[in-house]
Amino acid sequence: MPLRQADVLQGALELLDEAGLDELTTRRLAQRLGVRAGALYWHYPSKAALLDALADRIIGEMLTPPSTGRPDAAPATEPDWADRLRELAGRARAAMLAHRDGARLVVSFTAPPPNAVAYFGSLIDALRSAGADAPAAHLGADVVTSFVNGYTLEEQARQAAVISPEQRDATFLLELDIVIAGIRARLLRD
Amino acid sequence: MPLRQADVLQGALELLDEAGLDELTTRRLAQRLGVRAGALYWHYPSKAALLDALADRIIGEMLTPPSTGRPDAAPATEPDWADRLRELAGRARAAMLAHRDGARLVVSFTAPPPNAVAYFGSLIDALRSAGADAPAAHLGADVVTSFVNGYTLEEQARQAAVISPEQRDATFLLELDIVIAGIRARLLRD
DNA sequence: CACTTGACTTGAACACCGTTCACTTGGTCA
DNA sequence: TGACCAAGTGAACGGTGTTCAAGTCAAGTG
Repeated sequence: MPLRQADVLQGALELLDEAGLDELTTRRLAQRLGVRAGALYWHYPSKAALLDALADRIIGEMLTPPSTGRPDAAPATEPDWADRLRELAGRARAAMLAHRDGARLVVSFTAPPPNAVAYFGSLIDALRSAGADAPAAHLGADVVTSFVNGYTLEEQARQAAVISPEQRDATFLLELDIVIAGIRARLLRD
Repeated sequence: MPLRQADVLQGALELLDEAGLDELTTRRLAQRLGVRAGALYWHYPSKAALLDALADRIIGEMLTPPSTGRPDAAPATEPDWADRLRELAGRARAAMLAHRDGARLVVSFTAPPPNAVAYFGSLIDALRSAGADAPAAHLGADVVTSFVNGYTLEEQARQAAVISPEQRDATFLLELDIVIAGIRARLLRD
């Protein structure tokens, strides 16, 4: 049974998690897949293209909320826009932190891949539902994205920090609330 | 006259500006300096150390305001904290944009180098001068840093955008004001 | 003056990298 | 059976960061 593109991507993700971005080489990936390095080029035109696909796959994890098991009925109350932003930002950070060098990889894609566009669209929707017009929603989504990317990149790079995960989560939420407060003040109250 | 560490750093900066981070190889840098690649290792223990120094040098450009020519007397009015934040954030973005792949390089250092610490301290000072206590000032400085890094990284990566530099500056200032409004609301008005 | 010292550089090698490509393999279908 | 074609091989190519014994050369010392 020959290799498929999805297998290559899956192997790359596992190798990333185990060894990190710097050790993710074509030869090592090929070895893990039981194949020679040249064979990878049948499935992807270049390593850069593979890394783009890998980044998009991680970004995909920001899109679907973690399944709660039961199909869950309609929520009692529609979550307000700030909670939706918190949810989306939290998922973005979680997806990046869930994979070694995830942030570095995600911020390094060359052209915005489909899932990135979809994620950005969710941010826009949340802000439009709060009454923001199109330019304002775009601005707000951009601020949130920039903050989350910058924050998580730094957080993941300095994992040597001795503070607990709970405290790091709390700090993130605190700083995110600053950004959200700014959006409320400058984009939604005019 | 032999090479000095400062010459290596200077040559690396010039090569970075001309060719970009990916073309900044030890052999190319050595050639520009009239030397063989091995000689670089007398001045820096590794390429990573050289890149760290290069990043710190770019961060250093965020510290000193652009000289206005005359020694300039004391300003008529002390700029308020928000203006100091705008100034510092603007200088950070400008320093990164002033060099090819500047943002990518700056966010990639391994341990925070001296100038990064100094820059962060300036942000803290600005917020403390506005009445924030130490934890709040740290939070605020972190939000600004994360936002500026994330924003500039993205901006520099997609230079294919067809919008004018003036409009990009305006967008940055607009989004920065959102962050500052959030700091005012959540850190200084409690 | 000859001689040593030490900063600095060379030249060659090492292991590894991403990528290419002529060639082989093995299964599918007519 | 034979043709086709997706998939993979093996070997090479040029390039990378890095190491290190050996060399160079100016400054300092006796």
